[in-house]
Amino acid sequence: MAQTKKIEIRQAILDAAYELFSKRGYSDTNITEIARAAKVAPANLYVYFRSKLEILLSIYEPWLVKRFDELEKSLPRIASPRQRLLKILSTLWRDIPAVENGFANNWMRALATTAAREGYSPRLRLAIEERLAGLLDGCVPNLGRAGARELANIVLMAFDGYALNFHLNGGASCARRRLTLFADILLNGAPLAASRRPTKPSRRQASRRAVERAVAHVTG
Amino acid sequence: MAQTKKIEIRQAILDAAYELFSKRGYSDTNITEIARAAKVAPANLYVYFRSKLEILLSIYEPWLVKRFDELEKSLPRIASPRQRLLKILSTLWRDIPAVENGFANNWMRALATTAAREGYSPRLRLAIEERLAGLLDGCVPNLGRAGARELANIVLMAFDGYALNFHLNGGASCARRRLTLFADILLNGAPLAASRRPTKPSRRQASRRAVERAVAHVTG
DNA sequence: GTTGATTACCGAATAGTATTCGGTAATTAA
DNA sequence: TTAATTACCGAATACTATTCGGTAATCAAC
Repeated sequence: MAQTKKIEIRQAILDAAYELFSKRGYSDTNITEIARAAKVAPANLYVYFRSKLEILLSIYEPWLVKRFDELEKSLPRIASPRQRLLKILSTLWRDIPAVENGFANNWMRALATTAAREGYSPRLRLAIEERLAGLLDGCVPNLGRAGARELANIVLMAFDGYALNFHLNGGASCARRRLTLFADILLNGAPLAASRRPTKPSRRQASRRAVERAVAHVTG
Repeated sequence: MAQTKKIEIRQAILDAAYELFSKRGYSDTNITEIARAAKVAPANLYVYFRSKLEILLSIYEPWLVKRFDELEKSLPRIASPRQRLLKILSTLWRDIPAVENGFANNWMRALATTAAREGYSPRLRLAIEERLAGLLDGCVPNLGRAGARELANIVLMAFDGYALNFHLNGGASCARRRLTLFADILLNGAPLAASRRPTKPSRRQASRRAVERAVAHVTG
């Protein structure tokens, strides 16, 4: 009974926006530029999306979910729980904040500036947190679902921090030794002796830990 | 040889800005409002400060440093390392993000929007990180200075996350049990059994841990 | 005091933004 | 073919941080 919205146009807008956001960043890209790149009039963007923020969200959400899918899929191939944990941490704190010229940063930007005034729901964040909790549960022993959820929240907050600060550090991401240190702390607690603990615990240490754990499990 | 800037005016600007930023937030406060509240012309703000961001920084920096001073001063009065660690974490992840109607959030906002284009230096962040490393070094055993520094970085990133998300969660701050869980993990590693570990470890557990540690120290 | 230079101070302009308005025309169902 | 709907667009709107040009307060030197 009337003209209908065209998916090609919607997609053209998203593609243009994605390219520009990646290259110049969210706040240095204006609606006119997106419209020009998508070959439509600026006003027409508002037929397809309610706001600039909604355009970003429409890009960011599937983008982030895809990153998580890839992470999730890669984990079963890693036998060692420690290596799995490292994979999770390095993906969240190192890879994702840095990839695509710090694309995740755009989301932090948008969140910070416009999210408060409505239109934003924590749905995406909560879903991601839930998934992350599942992944952590598979690496860090005896957390329990509730504990995994708490830890996931903390890890995600740090992720926001790394994404937010990506450009401020001149594109620096989380250092490798920081990741290994943290992973080992998560698994084993504070180091026994700073100067002695290698990045990867020796077999003797590891087995002693395992014995402790087993004994504790029985006696505890 | 000429008229000089007046500290009263500078202070009036800062006071006005502080009040407005706290009440309405950084991006919902405009220069005209600040000027009106400070009883000067908008253009005159630019005699005293280079930009709106610089006004915020001039408020935020001493504000944050003061919070850290208070935290630092309170720690020696706490005997238990675990309680000290909890104090640090709850201050950073719970109190500071929530205080003054989420004032720290303004800084995240400003960072996200304008910091990239120069004028920003990581000086403040690095200084804070250094201090935090010192505090953590006093709670978490055997970290070493370098390790403490890495951990401090992570904790600060999560702080940014909590501050950034403060308003999005409807003013929620980091839950108490999340703090205790994380503190215990930092000190002892992954829980022995999720359902059994109390928030505060029993004396028997604690002493067993202590023995383990002592033995490890000798044999390790 | 008086003078002369400096610069705080201000009203009005500027440049830039996301978003909306009003009209036109393409599309679709009948 | 018609009639209703609505995608689409050019031009306006409302809002912003920041700057411009002029005025006058202030201070040092004499």
